[in-house]
Amino acid sequence: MTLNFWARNRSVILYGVSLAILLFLMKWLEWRFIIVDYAFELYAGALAVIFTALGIWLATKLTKPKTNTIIVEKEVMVTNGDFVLDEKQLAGLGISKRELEVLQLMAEGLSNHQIAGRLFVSLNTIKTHSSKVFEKLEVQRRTQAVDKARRLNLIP
Amino acid sequence: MTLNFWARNRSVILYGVSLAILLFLMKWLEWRFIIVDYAFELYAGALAVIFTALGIWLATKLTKPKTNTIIVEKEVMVTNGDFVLDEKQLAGLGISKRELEVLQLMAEGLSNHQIAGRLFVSLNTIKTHSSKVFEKLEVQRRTQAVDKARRLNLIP
DNA sequence: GGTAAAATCACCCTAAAGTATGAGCTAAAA
DNA sequence: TTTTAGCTCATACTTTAGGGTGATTTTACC
Repeated sequence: MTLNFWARNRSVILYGVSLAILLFLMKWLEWRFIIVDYAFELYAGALAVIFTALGIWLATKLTKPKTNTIIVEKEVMVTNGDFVLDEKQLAGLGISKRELEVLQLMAEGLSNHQIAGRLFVSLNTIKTHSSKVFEKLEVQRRTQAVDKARRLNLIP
Repeated sequence: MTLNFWARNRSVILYGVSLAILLFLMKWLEWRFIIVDYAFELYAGALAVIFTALGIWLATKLTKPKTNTIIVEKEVMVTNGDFVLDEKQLAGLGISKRELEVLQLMAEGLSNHQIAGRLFVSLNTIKTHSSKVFEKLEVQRRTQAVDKARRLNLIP
């Protein structure tokens, strides 16, 4: 209870005590330098400085530190990396699931032989699918097919 | 310049001026109440309170509020149409101007024969350039070259 | 002028891609 | 049941691409 009272009024009590001590000191000094008249300005000056400092100290105790929150928006460039297959285009062209698989691997730079291995079928099968894809895309060679398919959002 | 001086030392100047004014007031009051001896304690008390308040005011002025900067990233979509050639990559790979031209047309789906016609050179020249490009890109076929070049931002 | 790099061209050979034709199997739709 | 679409595979042939070797000309730099 008493501890509570002290904890809560600590600053005020300290302020009062220090004020009392200072007044006592000044009274004492008054008796020592009573002959010197201009000493008053010195007292006043000292008093002003001391209590200003005390005020500053009190301020830091009584006031909560202000926090200025500044929100800065930073633009981050995001490329259209998220490829989305154009299903409608695919259906419209009549390209089958398997045909698309072949096209995708073709675009990755795989040879027909490599694609065959990847999809566990024969080279002939890949050639067949390629031809079908070329037909549907109305192109003559793989580079053309890849270029067009990319443009039509069939491959990334 | 003078404005700058004022702006920067505003608090200090105000403090000095108010101190001078208060000292003048006390001197004036000293002449009015010189007969009453205990008035000194009143001065001191008033002085203490006033300068404490002044100290508090100063503290609020001198202490800068903390700035908490929060950076919010805002995504901005960039259309993939804005292709920018990676000149450094190009130079690093040692791909010549002519070689790049061939690569670009290759990516558009043109056959070697067609590219030769486009650039007014022989088919052999195109084959030579192709081989050089493949070598520098460390690939074996045009689809691979195109795929890699795209990834390295050499072609759109 | 000398040198190196880039561009151009030729020829030979092989590999890969692309075309044409045909066939078989399975699942789904008519 | 029949038809259709999709997938798989084969064979024969043609075209294109790719690798190798070498040479000449042009261009840029010292």
